[in-house]
Amino acid sequence: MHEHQISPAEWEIMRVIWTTHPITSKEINAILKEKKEWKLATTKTLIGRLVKKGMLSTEKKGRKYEYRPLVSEKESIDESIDDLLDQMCDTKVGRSIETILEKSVISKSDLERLATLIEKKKAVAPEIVKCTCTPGQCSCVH
Amino acid sequence: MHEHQISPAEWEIMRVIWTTHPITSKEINAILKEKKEWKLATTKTLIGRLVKKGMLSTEKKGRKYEYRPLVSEKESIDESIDDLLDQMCDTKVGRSIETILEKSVISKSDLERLATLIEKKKAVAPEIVKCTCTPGQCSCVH
DNA sequence: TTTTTATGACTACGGTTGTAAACTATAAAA
DNA sequence: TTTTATAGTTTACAACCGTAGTCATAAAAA
Repeated sequence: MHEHQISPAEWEIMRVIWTTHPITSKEINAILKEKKEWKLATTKTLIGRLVKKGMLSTEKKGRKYEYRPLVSEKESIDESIDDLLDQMCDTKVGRSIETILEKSVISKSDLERLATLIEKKKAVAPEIVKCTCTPGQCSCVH
Repeated sequence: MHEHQISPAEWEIMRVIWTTHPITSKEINAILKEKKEWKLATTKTLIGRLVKKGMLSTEKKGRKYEYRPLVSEKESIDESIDDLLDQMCDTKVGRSIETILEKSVISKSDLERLATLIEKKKAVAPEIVKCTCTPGQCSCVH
């Protein structure tokens, strides 16, 4: 599991800060009002935990603090993706991508980039993906 | 968040049971010996929790119990994927798929199926994906 | 300067998770 | 039938999580 572990509730906070920074706790709470019925205290607790985890930097500005992200959104998303892929057999990844594709709306340009990438990968793709699971954790023949 | 919440440690157990069932706690533990240094008691605790969560069925067979999965692996993986996608802006999904593709080995046949699916999606794909985020949680212009 | 107020820090509390020892019931072996 | 090994259950406990009240302090207002 990754070190930079962000819980779902913390993730809500991070998304706000990734979008706008520097930002104060009050502003964060105001933005999240629409989505979560959190008391200001809750927002503060989550911010505090994120600071302790090294996800946010603080800078005192007069009476309030300004928060900034110390890890990028892309970085964090990629780690989530890694965690997801780690829990399934390598041979199932292709099928899973298909599932995602099916249930998502993807822009024309993204689809084009994906098509290009797939074309490129076809050249070196194996007939069968090698499974690296612990024997007994997938149905591949070892 | 989904009801069928499976923790990482529980996931290890489920993968064994999805692969082989019915199966006993001892057999599960033996299989996981290679990967996790769990005491038999740990395996039993996790099995117990999975039963309580309604993930496994039990059937007494002589002195031991046999476990069977009550949810399929695909179902569970799909829920994990949903949870992952739910925490990012819809406009970022394409890019994330690209990331997954880049870092994974995909078989020729899977790539082909993906290519076909992408071709099909291109026909109805929008120029720009509509963002449904809470304002302030992504950089899209609302 | 004193009072008000807003802000982060501390504390709390029930739930979940990872990890496991101790307990109990019971089938199988002696 | 008595013993024993084994299977599940109960209890444990620290860390993490969601949610939030309270407190101390410092800035702003009076």
